[in-house]
Amino acid sequence: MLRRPDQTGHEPAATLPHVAGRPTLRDVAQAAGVHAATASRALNEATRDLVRPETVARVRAVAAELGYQANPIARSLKTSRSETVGVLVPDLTNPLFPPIVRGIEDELASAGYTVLTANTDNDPRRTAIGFAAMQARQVDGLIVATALLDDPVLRETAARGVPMVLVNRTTERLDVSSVAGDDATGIARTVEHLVDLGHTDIAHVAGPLEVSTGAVRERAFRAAMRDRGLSDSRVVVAEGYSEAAGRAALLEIITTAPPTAVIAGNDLLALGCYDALEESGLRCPDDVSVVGFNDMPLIGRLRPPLTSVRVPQYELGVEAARLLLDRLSGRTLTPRVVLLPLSLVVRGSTAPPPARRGRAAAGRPAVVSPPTP
Amino acid sequence: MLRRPDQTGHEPAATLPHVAGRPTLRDVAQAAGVHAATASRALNEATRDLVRPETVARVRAVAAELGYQANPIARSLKTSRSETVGVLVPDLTNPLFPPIVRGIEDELASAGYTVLTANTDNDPRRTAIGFAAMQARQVDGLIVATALLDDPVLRETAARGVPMVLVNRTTERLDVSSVAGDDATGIARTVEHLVDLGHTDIAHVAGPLEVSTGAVRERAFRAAMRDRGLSDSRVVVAEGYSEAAGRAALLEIITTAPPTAVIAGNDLLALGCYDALEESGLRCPDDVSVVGFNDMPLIGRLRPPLTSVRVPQYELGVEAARLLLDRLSGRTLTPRVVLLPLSLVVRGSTAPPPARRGRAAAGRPAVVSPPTP
DNA sequence: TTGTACGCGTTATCAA
DNA sequence: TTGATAACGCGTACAA
Repeated sequence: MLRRPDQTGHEPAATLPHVAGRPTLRDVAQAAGVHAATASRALNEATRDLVRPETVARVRAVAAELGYQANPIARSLKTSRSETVGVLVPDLTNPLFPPIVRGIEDELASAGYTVLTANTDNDPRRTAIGFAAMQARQVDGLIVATALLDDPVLRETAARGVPMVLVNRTTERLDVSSVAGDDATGIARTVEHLVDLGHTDIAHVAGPLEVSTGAVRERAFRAAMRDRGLSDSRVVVAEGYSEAAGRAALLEIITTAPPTAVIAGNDLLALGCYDALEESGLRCPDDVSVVGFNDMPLIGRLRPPLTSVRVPQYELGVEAARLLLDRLSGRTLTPRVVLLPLSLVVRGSTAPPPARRGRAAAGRPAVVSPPTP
Repeated sequence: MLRRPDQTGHEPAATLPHVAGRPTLRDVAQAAGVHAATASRALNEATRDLVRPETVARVRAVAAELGYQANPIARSLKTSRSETVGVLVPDLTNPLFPPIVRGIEDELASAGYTVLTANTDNDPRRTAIGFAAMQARQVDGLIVATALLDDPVLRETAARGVPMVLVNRTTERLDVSSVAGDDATGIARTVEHLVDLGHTDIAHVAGPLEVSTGAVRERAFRAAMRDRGLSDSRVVVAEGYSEAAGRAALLEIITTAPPTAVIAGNDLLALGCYDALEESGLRCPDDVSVVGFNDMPLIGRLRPPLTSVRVPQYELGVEAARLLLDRLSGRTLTPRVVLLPLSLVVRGSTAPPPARRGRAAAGRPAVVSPPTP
């Protein structure tokens, strides 16, 4: 706990509070010639109108002079609220999450809440530990980016009545608020883009189907392909959202025959696809087009620059925080599901398929402006 | 605060604790037929040997059955320790910091501490707010990644006796522990690498000189150049650690005449250099070699892959956390300065200078294995 | 409008 | 070895 060994600046008030530590409510009250209870009321926004204006002014002046800051711990003990929110992410080191967390922190900070984070590494044991740690810390609510489609820990926590918002990933059969990207539309637009370029033989390297992003995107891919009368059978599910998994998955697809385009479940998988293509002596986009998902930082500087579905990560975080704040303030009680619009950012990794390139695009990657949202 | 509306699982103990909420120490004590003080002693590692072994066992059994978890808020109020550490970073969204934060969190978590983070955006006002927020939250200590060389806020906080460790950036004239990379050696090795390739006209796009990383690397650059009898005059200081600033700085250098190699203060500045070169019709590494600093994720997949100085970010965080833990436990009282070794990762952005390339490397980027640490 | 009294859940001090 | 009691700093019925 931070201590102040001595008062700095300002001539100390007539009565020196305590001996050395930071001033307490009683110190303020005493210096203002008023009872602690009155000082408390004067300092608290919600109760300040119970106090005569001049008293309020005096108390506040004294508090400012003494540099008084309410002890949040004592307050929490009294109010049973910690003004603290827990955030669970798989891995802060994954570029997808920092912007989300930042959005959450910025939004919650403006409401006076502080954020505790825990990394779960997609490990059930670590996840359980993380939830328990948050509970032990008495967080007022939870923002969860680690949800599985079928998630017992989540269900149990929700059943306990813990205010909770899911972000990025959602879950099934659970009446809880969530904020995610409109993945289905994002995938549909991607398929559309590739078809417009002339592709018909399109494969999908899907993310793990235990998480909503993997499952939703896979389903959307199949639907979009069928809608256009194309085969939706070239799908391989990757072991996880990693470059290695993406590489392995695409290699498996290539074994049969290389498609002319691949839609990856996310950008890391797409990077793995780059590796697989290089190993197979195939070039992107000349032989095979590749599309990612999330539009991670730097992804536009790769070789070739990756076409990807842009997810507004920061806004995802902000919106999740808002939903939680609404819930914590008691304004909203019924869960809401928010889908944020995505946009396709077309870069150099997508081009017409080889068969067409002779007449259509003459070897130059097609540059298409992103569809308006 | 998390509540349990009802007891799940387990047949409840004979006496139902409270009405519904989570069990308190008194509940455990009562159920174990013992006084609350005794229960407290039995449950606390440090004091359990003051209690008869059988009593300890009984209390612990009851606690486990009831699912008792000590209320950290009440404990903090009593002990004046929050088991919480504040981490101040410029911007979590900058790829440099997530690994550091993760390292800190992992190390502190294993000691039972929780981390609060705040982003300062290198803005003095936000920084002051961040420090104040941490103080208000009663953190037991601080890990600071936002230090300026001359940092009043830092000095004031240190003077107040707050346990504190600096990470990545250090400060001047302040007796405080810090963990950083051995930047001077890193830069020296970079210069050596370029000179080995045949470069003599080497420029430096320095980071802001108000922060230690900028100043140290700039000084190291000048020293290394002079040591080799080369001119150390081609230095431009960038406005900040951003791509835009790097671009502007290199453009300024190019105005005179393009150097054959540029050492950037960090990877983002190096990316800006890529932009400046492209705009100027110069190719990397054919016309100008570029070296970055930090070895950010994905940087090896750029075009061309960026040669960079690898900084062990995660370890930086771990080490900083260790230093703070040592301080908090009272083991170490005298500040320590830790420098972690760096390594140069040579990739495709560095090659012999144009004049030499005719005879030496025939246009192919030179690939040099990294020096052994 | 302000003061009194109490309790939030825990640990520390003292006494038994 | 254990129990009684107080106190950490604050908020809030209730009384005045």
